[in-house]
Parts: sequence; structure tokens; C-alpha cells
Amino acid sequence: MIINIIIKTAIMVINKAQDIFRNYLRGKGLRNTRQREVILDAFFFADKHITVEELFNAIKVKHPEIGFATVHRNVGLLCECGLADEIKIGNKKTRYEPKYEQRHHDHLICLKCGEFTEVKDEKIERLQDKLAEANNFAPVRHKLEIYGLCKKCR
Amino acid sequence: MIINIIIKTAIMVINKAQDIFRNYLRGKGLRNTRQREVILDAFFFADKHITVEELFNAIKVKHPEIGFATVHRNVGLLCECGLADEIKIGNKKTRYEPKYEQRHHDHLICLKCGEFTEVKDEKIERLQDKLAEANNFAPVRHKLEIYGLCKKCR
DNA sequence: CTCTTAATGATAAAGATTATCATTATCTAA
DNA sequence: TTAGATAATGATAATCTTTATCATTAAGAG
Repeated sequence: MIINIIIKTAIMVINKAQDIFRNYLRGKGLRNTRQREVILDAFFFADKHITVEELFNAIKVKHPEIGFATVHRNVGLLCECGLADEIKIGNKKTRYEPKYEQRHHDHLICLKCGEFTEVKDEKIERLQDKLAEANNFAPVRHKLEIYGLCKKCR
Repeated sequence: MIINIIIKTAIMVINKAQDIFRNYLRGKGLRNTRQREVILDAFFFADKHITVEELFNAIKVKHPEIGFATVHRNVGLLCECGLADEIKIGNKKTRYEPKYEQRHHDHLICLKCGEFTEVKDEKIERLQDKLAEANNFAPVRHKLEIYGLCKKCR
């Protein structure tokens, strides 16, 4: 059954993420906790582009004892260890998305309806690295956001 | 004298910006005020990448009667009419820079010392437009930030 | 000059993130 | 396995930035 494959894949992704997280914590002399496991699971199961508040509310259903500050702190840690990306647009709430396998992408953001689409262009990526090198700059990561009107709103 | 030419150019830039601002206000049925002129002047004379607070403090010296909210509101207006660009990095304060002639550029941001360098690559710009079009998206503007280590920190 | 109403300035409110701190729980090492 | 050092948690306060409120002032059209 397709659905079983999807579930298995999801579990594999989360297991791998848990490993990455645990290694990161270990390396920094930090401790793994039940809360951290719950938060990571919920974050990877949740919709893309979630806010801390939405994540907190999702977690609250099954784990009402986990506090908002804890969720907030740990989303920050997930960003630090490369398992989450931060998306900040205008003055709206900061959103976060899970990152599997360091897979990177850019965003098209509609100025009218606010929808974002994920895109990627290898050629642009390479030119960005060249541009950085030309300036004696060692690139680590980048953020490209193109604002405009989406298919529906244009 | 070189210095006179520089001063003359600066005055020309500000005059042009004042024109653009006044036209924008007129078109929206808004009013020009003494405060707006002072804020625009100070913004274009100030260092690049200034925060609202820094701009407010700079203005306060000569114009202690101008309030923080007024400065804040008007920096927003300058962004709206295309005379300012907003730069938001991590959880640091939002910074603004004057924009002459709609000249656009991207940023290299050092993860260690926080310095930013301005860069531009026409080829990347064109590819971005193509990427947007391929997704049936009408691009208006974009933001590209490359994070890494600068010449001094690498 | 008058009148309409936008803008201002002072302050409060809102919204998001970070800090505080007593308590709990993890994890190392004996 | 247990004890002990200390990191993490949870509740809340504090902070920081931006936005809203509202009485007063002043821009600008007629």
C-alpha cells in the first residue's frame, strides 16, 4: 500500500532528524529530553511554514505540560543544527520549515495573497557562489526571496 | 574642489528624493510636512543601514520636537515609495538604506562580524526573472542575501 | 482666510522573543 | 545503580520593536 510507504518514509526522515539532533546536542554538551523529542516529531509532522505558536498549539493537544518557552527555545536549536529554516516576511510572524538532508530552496512570495512557492535553480546557486568568491567571501548559506504576483493574482 | 562636487551631488540626490517623495504624497492625497522633509534629509545624509532608533537619535539633536512615532511612520512611507530598502537579518533590528534611482543590489553578510557588502550580478537578476516566469509568477522585486565569512573573518 | 482632515507627538497597546528563577530531570562517572 | 553536577523546563516577567489611540496642530484646497 502506498500509504504505508509514505508513513515508513516519514518515520525514516524523523528518525534521521532525531539522530542529527541528538548528535548536535551531544557535541554541544546539551542534553536530550522527552520534550525535545516531542517537539522535533511535531515539527516534522506539521505543515510546512509553521509558526512557533502554531507548533505550540499542535503539541498542546497531546502534551499540555510542555510550555511555550520550551517550544520556542527548541525551534531555535533546530535552526542552529540545520534541521529548520527560518522564513521572515515583512512584519508577519516568523515561520519555520523542516529541512531534510540540507535540501535548499528559494521562495516566490505573492505580494497580494501572501502565498509562497518553493523554487530552485542550480544555475543561480552556482552564480551566487561565484559572486561570493569574486568578493573574497566564503559562502555558507543564502536566502533568495522573489516578491511579485502569483499565478492566481497576477 | 572635489569636496564641493560631492556636496553638490548629495544635494542633488536629496532634492530629487524630495521630489519623488512629494509626488508620492500628492498622488496618495497625503500632505507634505516640515517633519517629513527633515526625516528624508536626515535619512539620506545618514550612514547606510540605519535603524529607526539611530535615525531618530540623529534627528533629535537638531529637532528634539520630532517624535519617534513620526520617524517610524515616515520611514515606512519611504519604503512604500521606493526611496528606502528594508534589511532584516536574524533577530537584529530592522535596518533601512536610502535607494537612489531604484538602484538595486544584494548583500553578502558575514556570520562572524556582521558586516555587509553590497553586490550585484546582472546574470543572476536575469535568471531570477526567468525562474519566476517559469512558475507563472510576475516578479516585482527580490531579496538575495548570501551568508558566510568575509575577507577578514574567513 | 477658512475649513476639512491628515499629521503629529505622547503614550498605551500589542506582538514576539528573550531572560529569570525555582524546580525537575538528564547524564556522567564512581 | 546511584549520587551529584548542572542543563532544561515551565511559568512568568521583562524587553524590544512596531502599531494603535487620540487630543491637538497644521497643511493645503478653495
